[in-house]
Formats: sequence, structure tokens, C-alpha cells
Amino acid sequence: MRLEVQIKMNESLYLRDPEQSELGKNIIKYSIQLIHEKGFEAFTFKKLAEAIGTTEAGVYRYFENKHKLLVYIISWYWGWLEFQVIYQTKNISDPTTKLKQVIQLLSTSVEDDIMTAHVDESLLYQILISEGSKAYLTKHVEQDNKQQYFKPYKDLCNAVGNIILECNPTYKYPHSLASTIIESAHLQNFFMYNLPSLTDFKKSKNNTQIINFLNDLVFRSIQ
Amino acid sequence: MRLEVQIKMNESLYLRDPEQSELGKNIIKYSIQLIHEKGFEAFTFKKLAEAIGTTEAGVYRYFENKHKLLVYIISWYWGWLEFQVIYQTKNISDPTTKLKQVIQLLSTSVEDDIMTAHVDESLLYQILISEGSKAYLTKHVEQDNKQQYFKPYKDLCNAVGNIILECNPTYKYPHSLASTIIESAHLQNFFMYNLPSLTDFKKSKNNTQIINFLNDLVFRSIQ
DNA sequence: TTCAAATAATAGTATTACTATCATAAATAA
DNA sequence: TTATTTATGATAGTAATACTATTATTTGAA
Repeated sequence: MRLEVQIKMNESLYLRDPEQSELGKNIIKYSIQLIHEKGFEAFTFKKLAEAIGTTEAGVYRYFENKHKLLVYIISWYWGWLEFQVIYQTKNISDPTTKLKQVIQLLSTSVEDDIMTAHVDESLLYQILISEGSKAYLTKHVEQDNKQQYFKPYKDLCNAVGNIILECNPTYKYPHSLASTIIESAHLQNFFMYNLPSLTDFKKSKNNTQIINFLNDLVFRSIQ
Repeated sequence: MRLEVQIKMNESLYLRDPEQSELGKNIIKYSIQLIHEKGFEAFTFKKLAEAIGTTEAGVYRYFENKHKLLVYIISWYWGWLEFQVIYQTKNISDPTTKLKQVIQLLSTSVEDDIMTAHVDESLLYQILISEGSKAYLTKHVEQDNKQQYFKPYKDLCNAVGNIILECNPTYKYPHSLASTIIESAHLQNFFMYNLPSLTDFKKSKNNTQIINFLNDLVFRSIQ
């Protein structure tokens, strides 16, 4: 038996559901590769179509524009991450241990999950770090938000906020602390590799230093 | 006597120094207005030229492309902010009070500084919140960094890091904490207005709640 | 006054971000 | 089985973007 994890996506992000066809799955697969390789600004539907072996018009039948495609794959990752957070903390009763596990998950790239064949999670993690904030840093964030595009991010943030409250029910800023550690985990990662003097870390494969920093920050904050 | 503050800019950011001519100053002034109004993605040199009353080619004589112009105005703001941080904490001897003052400066838009005639700092603060990270979240961050484009940001970060160390010389992550509070100040501001459920704040003119959150975060972290 | 530098005016190109049309192949329903 | 919908492929076309180049005109310093 073959298990497949399916992340339920917001339907208004796409014109045709990419999970439902080979071409659709290729659009996701190759857009992750290309955005990772070229960066979001240099990524175009034409290049994507060439990589897949289809035409530009073919891609446009699935996604209205490249921004929606970015939001799609970023949202997918947030959904997958929330699943990981819930799954990997299920049997932990101590909220402190749970929160540490969450910080670890937020700070490290996971190996390519075999349960999601057409998605390479480790590439996606890199995309999240470099391009993630571009999903919402737009002039149309309000409309996008009305369409619920950011629900997976909010859900994750809320889940993390709840674990924070489990650790200390009187802590006053669970959501802000949650969004701060999520974003900081990514940003410190980006800085460590690209602008290291903005951090106190040396480049390293594992992200222990970032994890230590965030643990220190979080647990002192919530006592 | 008329005082003018001049922020020394990295010369490789521009082709011709915009501070040295009327057209140049207009390019800065109107690009701030237009980027604020339309967002960086929809901002073009053609629209800018029309707003100023010059031609596209005229703008290209000053800046190679719109990304360098963005980096220019963002860097300008970092430089100006560092000046503010130094100036406004000069006579404070207590490092804790100093750090609080810095957090306040990072979290609030300052009134338009009359000492910089062609720059509207309150608009620039909004641009920094929404577009600031796009200055470095690119595939060419490494080359840009080699050209020292991010020096003003690093300098500010370092100045804040030093104040953190004054408060607690044994704190292990002064730079990471500094970059985290700088970015978090902006992000929480953006979220408060656009994705409020990622924060614990209600929309408000002054940013006291964000300042309280950051003070709490920082001073618990460094004890 | 003269000469160099800055600007204005105009034109042109490759690429991007789409939209539209029509033919064909594959899946499905009558 | 045929008829018909549906997805894809192939091709074309358009407006806007991100530039580069050329020439003429203005300005301002020597």
C-alpha cells in the first residue's frame, strides 16, 4: 500500500487543481526547482513551460500568474509544516519539550518527504527562507487575505501560539512571539549564509546555533 | 543658517549622484512617493519619469535599475536611522534606557525630518516595512554584499548589538538579537495592519503595543 | 565666449505577462 | 459504437517592462 499525504489547498489559488493531473504535478515540481534555482523575480512561466516541455499557455491554464503559484507552494509548505508540528508533537505531554521540538522543526530543512512524491521539501524550505515573505509583502495583501490565502500560515502561527500558552498561560504575546520565531528562524538562516555579520553564527550544515538562539529567546521570554 | 544632513551613500549604487542635482533629488523624492503608492513591483522608471516630468532615459542616467534605486533609498534610511540612534542616545548613560530608546526609534515612524528636504521619512518608514527585505532577498545578494550595499544596515545592527552588550556583556547573541528586533519591529507593524491575527495587537496610531512586546522580549532575553 | 556636461526627445529591442484561437488527443457518456 | 466533452499542444498576437542608443538642445563653468 502506498500512502500519500494530500494538503488541502485553497481553491481560489488555482484555475485547475494541479494535484489532479500529471501536467499539474509537473508545474509544482518544476516551479519549485526553478524558483529555487533562479529566484522568484527571474522565474517566468515561459521558462517553467520549457522546463516541463509544455507551453506557456498550458501553465496559464493552471495558475493565473506567478504570484498565485508562489502563494500556492508557500501555503503548501505551511500546511505541511503544521501537519509535521501536530504529528511530531502528538505524544509529547510536556509543553516545554513540545515547544523545543517545534523550534527545531521551524529551524531546519527536513529531508525530502517520500510521502509527497512531486514535492521536494528541502528545496521548498530554501524557497521559504528566500521568497516566503514576498507572498504577503504586496499591495494586494488585503484582497489576498480576504481570499484566505494566508490561512495555513495563520493556522501554524496559532498552533505555535497555543503551545506557548501551554508553557505559560499568562504570557501576553503568544501570536506575536510565534510569528517572530517563525520569521526569525528563516531570517537568521538567510543571514547566516548571506550576511553573516547580522548574526552571531558560523556557517554550518545543522542549525544548532540558530536553534539555541531561538530556544534562549523563547524560554527566557515565557520563563 | 540652514542645516542639511547629508547621508554619505555608497557610490556604486548610482551612476550619477542624485544629491548633486535637482533632477537627482526629484528622482529620490518621487520614487519614495511612487514606491509607497504603488508598491515596488508595480513601480517602473517610466511612471517615475512621468511623475517627475522627465524621460525614462533621464532616470537611467542616475540609476542602473530599479533594484539599485530601492537599495539606495533603503540604505539611506538605515544611515539616517543610525544617525538618529547615535544622536538620540548620546546623553543617556544608562544602557537600559538607551536600549529602550532604540527600540522606540525602530518601532515608530518619525515625523518628516525638516533637515532632509527631499526625503519624507514617514513614507520611507512605510516603505522599509513593506519593501525593505526585498533589498536583500535576491539571488544576487552575494555580489551586492561584496559591493558593500548593506553596510548601513550592518552598521546599525552593530550599533544596536553594542548597546545590548552594554546592558549585558555576557549575552551570547547580540547581533542576532539586534537583527531580530529590527526585523520584528517592521514585521509586527506590517502584520498588525494587514494580517492582525499573526499578532496580539489592535490597530493603533502609536505603536506602544509593539514597543511593549519588543521591550519584554529583549529585556527578558538579556535579563 | 566657448566648450564640456547634463538633459530632453525620440526611437528601438528583447523579454515579460499575459489572451486568444484552433487543432488534436484522450477520456466519458449516450 | 459514435458523439462529445475536456485537456493539451501549437501558434500568434498584444501591451507593458526594462532597458540601450542617438541626436539635439540647454546650462553653467573656465
